Amino acid sequence: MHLHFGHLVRILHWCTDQSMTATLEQQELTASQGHIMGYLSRQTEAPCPRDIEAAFHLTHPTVSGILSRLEQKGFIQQRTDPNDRRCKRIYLSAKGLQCHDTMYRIILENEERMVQDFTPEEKELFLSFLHRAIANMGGGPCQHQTQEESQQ
Amino acid sequence: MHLHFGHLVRILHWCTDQSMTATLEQQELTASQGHIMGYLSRQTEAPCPRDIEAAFHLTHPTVSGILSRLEQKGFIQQRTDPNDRRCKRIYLSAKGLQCHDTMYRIILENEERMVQDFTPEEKELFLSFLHRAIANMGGGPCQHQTQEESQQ
DNA sequence: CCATAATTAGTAGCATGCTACATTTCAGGA
DNA sequence: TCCTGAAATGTAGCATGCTACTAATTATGG
Repeated sequence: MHLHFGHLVRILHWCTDQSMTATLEQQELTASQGHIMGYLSRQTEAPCPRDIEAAFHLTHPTVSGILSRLEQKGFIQQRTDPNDRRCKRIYLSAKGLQCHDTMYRIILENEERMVQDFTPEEKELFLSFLHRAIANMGGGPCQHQTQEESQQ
Repeated sequence: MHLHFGHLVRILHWCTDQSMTATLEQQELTASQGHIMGYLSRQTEAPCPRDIEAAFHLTHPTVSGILSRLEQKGFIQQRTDPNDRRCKRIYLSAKGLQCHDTMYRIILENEERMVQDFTPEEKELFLSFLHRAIANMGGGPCQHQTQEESQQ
């Protein structure tokens, strides 16, 4: 018998993504865009791209691309922070604010769907396995996974 | 506390990919290319792209792109099957055959690294969790995951 | 035997993700 | 003050993955 954890993780990643994409089709959003919209909805102050990089462990060109597509579709606006002209602040447009209610529910439903038949103990165990596996593989893209994790 | 299985799965997928990429850097191969080279090395008869799609649950444009890049780099040759001119048979070149020994070891080492500190029981449990989660999310890209799974 | 359907692969176009390099802006020390 | 370095973002180029749509070939039913 072969080991095929990597293969299964890839498949699982693929179907969570597809599930999100299908759910968000009516909102004209992709899975990545939806997750970022969900994040933006939860923030009290307008974040800058750097905050999103940290929260999702993505590089800045990736975030930049997603944000510009979100802006093109009229979900957000990006304005330079007058206090620090290096940063851009991301504001939700009226259209973006409409997602506020539905997005959290959609993301949560998808999360729960994956472990819908797990007992609370199994969920805990699964979480710990995932954390251990990530640690074994080197701990993820960025080093600063301290406080951002809890906001996820 | 939030659920964040999807997030963790994405991170885990990312680091397995990065780990493979780093290991394969000397071979001039990416993670996807390496996995497909490993698959090709294990076959006794020259497969066609369709076989790779089934084995890895990828769509044919994706496989097509990876194969053409492998051909460009001289790892494989693609030749039309004279018996069925719709199919292309994929043959390993001399350069591709050199991977035969190392590729299997590299893939296996990466697989084992992820669960290096897991007990056999934990490995079994982790596998079953992954399978159940995939089933909950709809069972992966393709429907025909019967015999191809075991070849993985 | 021929028309239609199924199979296999090609191509276009897009989104996501990366690395590498460039640019702008701010912060701190000589 | 000015210069250097750090920080935030921009841009180019690539690989991977998808969904369409298209083309070629084979299989099948009438």
